[in-house]
Amino acid sequence: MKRRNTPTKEAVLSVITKAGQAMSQDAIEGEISIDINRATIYRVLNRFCEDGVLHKVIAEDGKQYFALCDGCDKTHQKHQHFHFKCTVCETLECLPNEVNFSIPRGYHVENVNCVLTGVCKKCS
Amino acid sequence: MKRRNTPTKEAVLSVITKAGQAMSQDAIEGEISIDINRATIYRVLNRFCEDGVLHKVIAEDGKQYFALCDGCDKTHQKHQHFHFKCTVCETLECLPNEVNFSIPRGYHVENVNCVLTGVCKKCS
DNA sequence: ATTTAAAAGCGACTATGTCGCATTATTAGG
DNA sequence: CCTAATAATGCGACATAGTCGCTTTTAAAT
Ligand SMILES: [Mn+2]
Ligand SMILES: [Mn+2]
Ligand SMILES: [Zn+2]
Ligand SMILES: [Zn+2]
Repeated sequence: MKRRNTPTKEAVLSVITKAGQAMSQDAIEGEISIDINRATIYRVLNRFCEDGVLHKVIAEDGKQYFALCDGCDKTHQKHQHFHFKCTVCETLECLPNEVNFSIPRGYHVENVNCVLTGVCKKCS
Repeated sequence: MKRRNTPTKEAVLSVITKAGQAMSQDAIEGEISIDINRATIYRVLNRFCEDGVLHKVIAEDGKQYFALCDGCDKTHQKHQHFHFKCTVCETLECLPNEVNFSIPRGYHVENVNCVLTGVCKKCS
């Protein structure tokens, strides 16, 4: 299960890094220079998520968006921050704001997916 | 644009009410007694959302779940509460806990979609 | 160089959700 | 009660998202 370095991995990561925001598979495919198969892109993205390089956010359009992690590794992941999806420029960004919640006794939270939708700073 | 009363509307609403939790289109179709077309179910659900009868939640599986509203009408909707999706029993429920957030200046929030995923009280 | 297994390409497949159009049925008005 | 207007439904088609199995390619260890 040891990971290998491939041009595909580098290209995908570079596109997301340059964008500075979360991206969907189709957006990545659109921005990328080389031609990469759709299924492969998904596999690369999911592997990055497993490795704590990216994290996945489900937006209100039901699509998966992938964003760079900040301070995650394979075992410890903390993605309990809000995300913002702009309806104008269609971008999804990680907000610094943490998600604070208290839930009823007996519930076990394993994952948090919080997305605010509206108009972003730039588009206002 | 005046709404009409139909058996379909009643059946859909009754199923969701009886379930006491948010339901997806396929779950509704599975529980419903009469045979209703898939597209029709979606249209009924979306109309209920417009009318403030139901609200829509996007879960981590990317699917739409529809839950009864509590204190909404066509103009004022407040769905800023957390939702919980159990990975065991697959149900999605509204939590009473409100979502509190502060976002950077210039951002305009129009919608909130917060879903916690894990194991629910019953399944623990 | 050889080996081996991870990664990529390809095609097929399964949802999920939406839309246009023809048909049906609700309901208001006479 | 009948009729007309139009909301709602059924049906088929479509678009998109994501996954999977299988073969081929390729990175990297020996
Ligand atoms: Mn994030
Ligand atoms: Mn709710
Ligand atoms: Zn924007
Ligand atoms: Zn459960």
